[in-house]
Amino acid sequence: MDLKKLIEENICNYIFSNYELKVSYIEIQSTRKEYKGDITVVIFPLIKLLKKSPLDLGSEIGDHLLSEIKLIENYNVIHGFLNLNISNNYYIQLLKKVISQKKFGISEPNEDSPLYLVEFSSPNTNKPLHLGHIRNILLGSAISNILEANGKKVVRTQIINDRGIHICKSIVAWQNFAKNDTPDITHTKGDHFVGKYYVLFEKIYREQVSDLIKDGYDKKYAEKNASIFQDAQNLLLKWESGDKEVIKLWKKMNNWVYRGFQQTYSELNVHFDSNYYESKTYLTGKKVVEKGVADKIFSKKSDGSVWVDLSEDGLDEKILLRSDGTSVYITQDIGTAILRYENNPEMKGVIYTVGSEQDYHFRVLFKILEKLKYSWSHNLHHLSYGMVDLPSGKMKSREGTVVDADEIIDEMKSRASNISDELGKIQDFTLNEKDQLNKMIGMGALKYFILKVDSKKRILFNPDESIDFNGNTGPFIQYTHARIQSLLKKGGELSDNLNDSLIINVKEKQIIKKVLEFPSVIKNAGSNLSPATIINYTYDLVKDYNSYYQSVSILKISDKEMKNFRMSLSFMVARIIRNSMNLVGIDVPEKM
RNA sequence: GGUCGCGUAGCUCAGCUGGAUAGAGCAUCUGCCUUCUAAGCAGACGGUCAAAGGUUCGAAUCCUUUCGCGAUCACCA
Repeated sequence: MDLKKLIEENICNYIFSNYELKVSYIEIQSTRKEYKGDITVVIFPLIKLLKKSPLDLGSEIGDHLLSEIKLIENYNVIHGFLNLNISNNYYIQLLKKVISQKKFGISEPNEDSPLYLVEFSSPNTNKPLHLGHIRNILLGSAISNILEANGKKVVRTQIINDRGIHICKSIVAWQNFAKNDTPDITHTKGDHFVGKYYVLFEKIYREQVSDLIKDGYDKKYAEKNASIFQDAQNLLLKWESGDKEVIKLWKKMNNWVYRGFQQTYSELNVHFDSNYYESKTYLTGKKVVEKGVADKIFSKKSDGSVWVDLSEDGLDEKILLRSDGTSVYITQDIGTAILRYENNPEMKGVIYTVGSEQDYHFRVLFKILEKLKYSWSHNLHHLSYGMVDLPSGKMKSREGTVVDADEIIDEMKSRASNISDELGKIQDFTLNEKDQLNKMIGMGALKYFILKVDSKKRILFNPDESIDFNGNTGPFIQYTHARIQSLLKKGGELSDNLNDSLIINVKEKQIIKKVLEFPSVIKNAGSNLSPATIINYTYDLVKDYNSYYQSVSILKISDKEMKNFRMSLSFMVARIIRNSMNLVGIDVPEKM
């Protein structure tokens, strides 16, 4: 069925029977817009083998294909490129077929599908989410959807860093200065409430340190002995020893934070299937490491610390257990990975959505798990993404130079609302409908802005220059979808009986060809873990379609069959917009 | 210093496993709302793809070196 394969086989056979030469691969691609033709055979590689001129060989193969494959109508040769013209009705037939498949290009997981875990978000519980988290969450969530569209079962998971000195800092500040306040009383979102006390802690801590330095102590001493810092450390010790009061307090504050996070997640329209809490997993890696020592995978030094030597793999030596026997960060990650495997025995792999500053950490982690010989250890991916930078540099939560997630979400929504009001197209909407739509558009702009950039690259976000709603943006895609919906509404029923002998124009053919690429785009995005691929493809399609839409009348045309064809084509474009945008987490409206 | 990543138009970014004259958006300028939604369309302007060398029919893409930016290299997480 695949025309390109058919052509390739044909050429290979031809060369074999005429020149007794075995060629296994012929470069075949879609013809560029500027040239006449649909499919291009690159014959440069052959001219050397066969010692012929590009033009001669091109015509020779062209003539042969013309006689062998009926769908080819004519050809031309430019330089070493053989451009084949494929008949219109071939494309119309394919369109007809594709329209009948509701889930064109998208496969759904079934019982036997392999299971993957996707970890993303993974917040700390002492402060609210910021723009960097948004990038993480959008990426992880989009990848989950894309994997599902590639026929994989996915468990969306996060590890919540709910324990440690940073949480104790928030608690201490709250205890000392605002014990009677709660998020409810102050009408503050829980994560912001707790975050406020983290910032307060840092402020007072800095003051105390500089006071001590003024009194003549050196910096190191001051940092360790500031009284508020000692309070936090004492609290951590109490927490570790299981002090009931402290645990109760800790739970209370964390629950405030979780409620806040949940609100943000639901604004972003993402969800998780399972949560792991560091307070429960931070001790888990130890046993495995000790077993690894027994199996001589790891080694114990004389002071009792345990190390793994990865120098053969181009990495360094890495500590796994401290000399006092406690675990370090990577030990916990080993433990968590194994715990997840125990909870999901059919697990085939894990995708970790974590910033690129941890590239090295994950190379080490994966190598260690490989050494421990887990079946899934060869399917571990670090979905590594670049930071979101501000023009002033890095975002630093301690210094308050962050773009708050909730703030930017609100801002996007209200800007969408302002623009909607200005344009005045949705005056017949109810208040509730307007809200929904503005949320859709604002979030669409934000998600598109972040996901269209290749995940490896850093994103520069300038808070002064707001995210655009014109041009290559989410709203542009949404707008096209809405317009097609209105067109379909006005045009009446589509007939599913497409006439494939219609004479269609170049743009129409172009759009059909692009539509047909959709399944391979989804596949590609799945294997490269790249939502950006899908966005860029959709943008191209929409661009082509818009240009077509303005140049051709679709409803006001007397030829019924042509009208039906044009509407069907529009229908298909809208469906692809919807499907691909949904994969990256962007909703599309029926009207805007 | 070692390792990894990035460098494409004034700005923000595409460019698939090497293919034809390197593409979009923003910004600037010119047209198009009595015609299916102007969050749009058509066009102009804008490039030594960081630099140099190499591989070959052919390089933004692959290799080497150099430069610039960033990350990382803790008994931190």
